[in-house]
Amino acid sequence: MPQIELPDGHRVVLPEGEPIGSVLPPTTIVARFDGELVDLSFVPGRDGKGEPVTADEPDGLHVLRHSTAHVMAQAVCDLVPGAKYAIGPPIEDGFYYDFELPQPLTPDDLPRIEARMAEIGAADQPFVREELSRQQALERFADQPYKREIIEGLDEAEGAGADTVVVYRSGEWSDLCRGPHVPSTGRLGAFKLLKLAGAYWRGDESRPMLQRIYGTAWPTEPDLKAYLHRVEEAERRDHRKLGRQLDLFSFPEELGPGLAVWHQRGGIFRKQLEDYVRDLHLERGYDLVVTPHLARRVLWDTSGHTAKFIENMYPVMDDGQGSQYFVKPMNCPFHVLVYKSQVRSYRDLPMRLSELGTVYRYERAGVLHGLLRVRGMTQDDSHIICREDQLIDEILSVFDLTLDIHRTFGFEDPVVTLSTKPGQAIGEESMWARAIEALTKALNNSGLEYTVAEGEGAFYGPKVDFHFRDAIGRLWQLTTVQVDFALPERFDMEFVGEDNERHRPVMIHRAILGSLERFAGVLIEHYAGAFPLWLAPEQVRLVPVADRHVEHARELAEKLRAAGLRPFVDPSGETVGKKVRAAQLMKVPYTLVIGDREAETANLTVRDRSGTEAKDVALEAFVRALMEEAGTRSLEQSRFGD
RNA sequence: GCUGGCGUAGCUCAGUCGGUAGAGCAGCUGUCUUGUAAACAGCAGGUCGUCGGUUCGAUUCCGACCGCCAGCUCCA
Repeated sequence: MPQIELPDGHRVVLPEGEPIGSVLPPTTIVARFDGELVDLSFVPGRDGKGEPVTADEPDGLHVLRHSTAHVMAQAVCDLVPGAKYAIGPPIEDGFYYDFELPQPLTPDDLPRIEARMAEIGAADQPFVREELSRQQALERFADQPYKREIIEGLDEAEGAGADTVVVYRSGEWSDLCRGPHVPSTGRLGAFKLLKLAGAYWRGDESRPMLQRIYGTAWPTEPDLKAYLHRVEEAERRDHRKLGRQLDLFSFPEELGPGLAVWHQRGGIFRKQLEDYVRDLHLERGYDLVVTPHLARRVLWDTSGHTAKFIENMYPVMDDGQGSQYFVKPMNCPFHVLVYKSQVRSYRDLPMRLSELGTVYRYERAGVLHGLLRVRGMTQDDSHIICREDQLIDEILSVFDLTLDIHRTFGFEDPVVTLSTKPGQAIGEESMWARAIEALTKALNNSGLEYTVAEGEGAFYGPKVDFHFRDAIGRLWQLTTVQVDFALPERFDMEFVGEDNERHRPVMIHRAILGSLERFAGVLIEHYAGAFPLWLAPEQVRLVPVADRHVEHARELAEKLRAAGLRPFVDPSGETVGKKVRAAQLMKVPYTLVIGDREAETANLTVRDRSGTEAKDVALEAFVRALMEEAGTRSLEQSRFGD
């Protein structure tokens, strides 16, 4: 009879044939046996450590969601005769399941499916684990082509001993699954079906499009409520909505998809961002260059863009005189030409050419998303041209600059990935190997943790990407650092070395904010539109109490402007309450209410964004505090009064 | 690009089972002259995304296109 050691150190004897669940607490939904997740119905054949797992820990939640996905698929199959089910894994915050259905579902069908799921839950059907031979499994899923495809693929994937296929059955319905599952359909938590979407079978766009149902599942009803609340919070921060509310930018249909116009307020915000990064680059030893938006075809043929990137480029333009032009999707070839405008010495290196370069990429229609994915964008793009022995130091200094810049906005702890050679690539294998080696060494020297993304590199070289977490925990890919031996070769870039011989330099492509559009979109969501003072388009709103105070407000605004701030007077005849509300809705950092009292004392009454009011603030003190706050790019508002 | 959904005033939305449309906010005007998140009244504002088709008649039904949204695939 096996002995089970429980987490508290107790050893219990499990009678022969008894499941592990019989010695675990009733709230347990799955178990760990010697570290491995197993069903509660698992019968240990030997001594070992047994641990209860509840839905409150990550593994348990994972299983809960997986089981919920199964029950959803069971419900769909009950309701839709002829449904073919594909796969249904747990994902962050929930689960999905993919189906091929005779008739597509509509959002109205989701409540019906939820109701059926509830019935299955009430029936409390046990999840029964069955081990079938491959042949038995193929028969069981005779009318399920996707399951059969998976079973047929199992042998190759799992190697020897894969003649056994694990199937879980609940009621009459069964699914191919490695498990484990909760003990029965009555042990699901709180769930909700969220949306319908299309998804390619096995993520391959050459294969059939299936219908996917997304759902979310949590241990308890309050957990579900909290999650739905978090989703609402994210919607409240949507930069597309805030962009309109705050009058920052728009996407006029006449311009074409993915092409933004920045309004007056957005223009100031952009200028603040641009000045900050440009000045910082100059401080850090970068040079500025400026290049046009178009170039002849030959440039793109040389760089390899027409061969490897044409899908992402706007169609060619013909000037009618026999020349063809492309609008630029990248800045690199132009910077190469700046380099090549003279014979370069080893003394010139590293050369760091920097530009806020506006590029146009013909992104596929379905991927566009507000400012986060556009077709016209400005990159904070630099190309560092250096000797190979300078490469690692240069990469490290880029990492350093990256962390420095992002800290300014309150982004810390990046998630870093190293992306290797993709399918569509130029350059020899040895170049790729050296480039990857340099990036790897730099990463190791930097102490940054990273993961490897196979085949995700740019067509001309491998890259390191930095993803940063925003205020509500979402990750955004911003920075990219790419090492390129290929373009120097293609453009025959050279420098004269100490030995008076000609040598080939290496090039680093890097964008730290990424694109100003995406970065702006991320910042809007990160700050929920309430920008720190230095970025706020309008910094101070002056609200005259009555018409007779407008002139005094204007004089004060003039003083603030002269001091370098961005004030705005609201001269409308509305009530004070309404004008204050208007300022608050525009998320203006400071509102000054100007009435008789202020006219007499020459002091200010200051309201900050939190609604805190301070009376009798001296103008000089107010200006000093705001200049300090903006000058240090503080993320906190100044306090006045108490 | 693919799958599904959507497109009515500057914004947020109602509505028309086919007879050319309404509200709130914003805007403008007037009254009020206001003390920290919405004063009151009036006015103005829409070829109901575009183009075809069906119909005596289309914003409504059908089709194509354009755009947007969610997801897939792809990416700064």
